[in-house]
Amino acid sequence: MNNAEIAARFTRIADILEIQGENFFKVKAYRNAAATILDLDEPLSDLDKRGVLTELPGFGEAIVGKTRDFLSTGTTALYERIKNDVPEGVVQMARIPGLSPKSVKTLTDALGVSTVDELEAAARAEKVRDVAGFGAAKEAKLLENIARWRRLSETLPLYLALALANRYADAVRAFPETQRVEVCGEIRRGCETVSGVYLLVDTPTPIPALQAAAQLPGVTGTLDKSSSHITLATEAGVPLTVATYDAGLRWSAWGFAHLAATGSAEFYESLEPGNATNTVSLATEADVFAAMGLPFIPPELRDTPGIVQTVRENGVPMLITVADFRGQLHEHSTGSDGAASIREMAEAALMRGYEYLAITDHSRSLTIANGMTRALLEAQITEIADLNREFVPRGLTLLSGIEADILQDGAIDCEDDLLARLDIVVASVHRRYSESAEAMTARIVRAIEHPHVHIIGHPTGRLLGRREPFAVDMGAVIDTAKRTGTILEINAAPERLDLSAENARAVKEAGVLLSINADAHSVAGLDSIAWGVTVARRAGLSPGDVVNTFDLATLRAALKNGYPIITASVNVRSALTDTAIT
DNA sequence: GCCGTTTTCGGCCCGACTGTTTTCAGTCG
Repeated sequence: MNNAEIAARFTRIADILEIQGENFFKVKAYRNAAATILDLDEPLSDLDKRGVLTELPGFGEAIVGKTRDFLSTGTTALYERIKNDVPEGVVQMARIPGLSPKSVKTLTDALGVSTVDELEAAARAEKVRDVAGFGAAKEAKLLENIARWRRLSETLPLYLALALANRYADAVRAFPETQRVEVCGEIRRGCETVSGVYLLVDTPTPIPALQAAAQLPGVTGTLDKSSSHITLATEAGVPLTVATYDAGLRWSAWGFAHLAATGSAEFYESLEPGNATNTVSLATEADVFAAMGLPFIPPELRDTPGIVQTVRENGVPMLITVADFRGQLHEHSTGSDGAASIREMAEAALMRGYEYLAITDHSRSLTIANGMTRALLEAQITEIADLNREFVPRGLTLLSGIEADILQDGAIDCEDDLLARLDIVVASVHRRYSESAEAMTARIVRAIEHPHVHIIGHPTGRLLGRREPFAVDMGAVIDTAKRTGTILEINAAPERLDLSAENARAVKEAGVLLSINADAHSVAGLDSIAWGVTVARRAGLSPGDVVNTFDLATLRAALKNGYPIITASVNVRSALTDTAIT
């Protein structure tokens, strides 16, 4: 068995044990093992030969033993014993929001259902309400949650889809005679959620390659096939398409194949690529664009309506890159729920070439996340001032900040006199997500209007694949941000990507500044910034639209200073765009 | 399950809030 197959087995074991009510930490141990394996870049069999299996984190006696069982025999006693105890449909039920493994066990035992479809039918037949611990209201909620789960499961968050695609791409690269494999489709375009993985393969033997693809681990069936492609159902829930490139047959060159496989279909058609078909040597996408008299259009822009016409008239907009960043403005430390000290975060920021880093730990009412009391925040302000005596000469300025909760009434969870002493105030919603659009809009608008709030963090609260954005009138949010000179965030944590590209584009078009932040809870978390940059590029953002590209003096000027500012932010922005920021 | 010891078992998942099931499971970062 290879790494991915063994990881899948450990995940399956965890799923079954969890529904059987096994100890939380035991379940977690199997999940951790699976995650560790998926992160490896060396086969477990090699690690075993080198005798270093026990050095992997979370690999104790039991998990090492089972790993060796899988390597030598393809299974292990525990798996054989429990594999038929819990049907796959029941495992899926436990992924429905609001349905814990315990509730799943109660419902399946009482109703005899073993798939989500059967559970849904039972709820519609008003049978769930008779189960002990449930009622009519909970039954209605269950139906809502099943519908929500269906919507959320149709796609994978980009970061998970990319990891999946890379695993499959590696497997296809190992096929005999494979010349080249590229991840295309929605992933290459940087879509925040992905409905299918698309691999383009250059091989002189397409038929055997497609047959081999159908045998890859995690593949559960064939949805569609032809002589040049196969679309497969996978355990991940989204289909995998493997398309073979066959020079001289369907496409005249790799450049075309790459372009068509990347899509979108609408974009590809709007290019009218037929006009360039007879041109020789279209080895790259850039060659194809050039043959049509166009500059290279980055994949992230290929879902933008009318982009071909826009590019013909105005050229390709200068899109922001990770290299443009001079700092980050929403990060955590051990001051609340981060894993790294402020000093460690500062060193990491220096290593990434940053000029500034804001520490924004949670505010007092978020006790779950170890939110800071007044005394602790005051101590942190002093600590940062002390650290700056060391770090400013080394080129990094630490900014004192807070991620303050936006309370239910829109008030900010920190005293004004403290907020006034901070360089950066991020305000975010962390509680009571299910309010009406009117209430949530009023709540956030009030927070934006707060004179000391600089940035609204993760403005819609979505968690990709898990929680939909809360109801809020984004137009009112943007209008208020414009009026008050408040910055809106693209939270780059890969499970958030909030604002979305669509919302971020609307923010830019309104002339409101954005900030992209990793919301890091560790040193490594800082690098999640790249996901946010992908979103920003899809939104067509340039460096001048994002305050993280400003030098420190310009940044300070862009933060609203006092209140009300009214339209000053717009003037600041145009001045910045015209001069220093490129 | 793993881990880290004051070496052989207890901590690890914190704890307030929410909704609605009337007594607690699910949720949040």
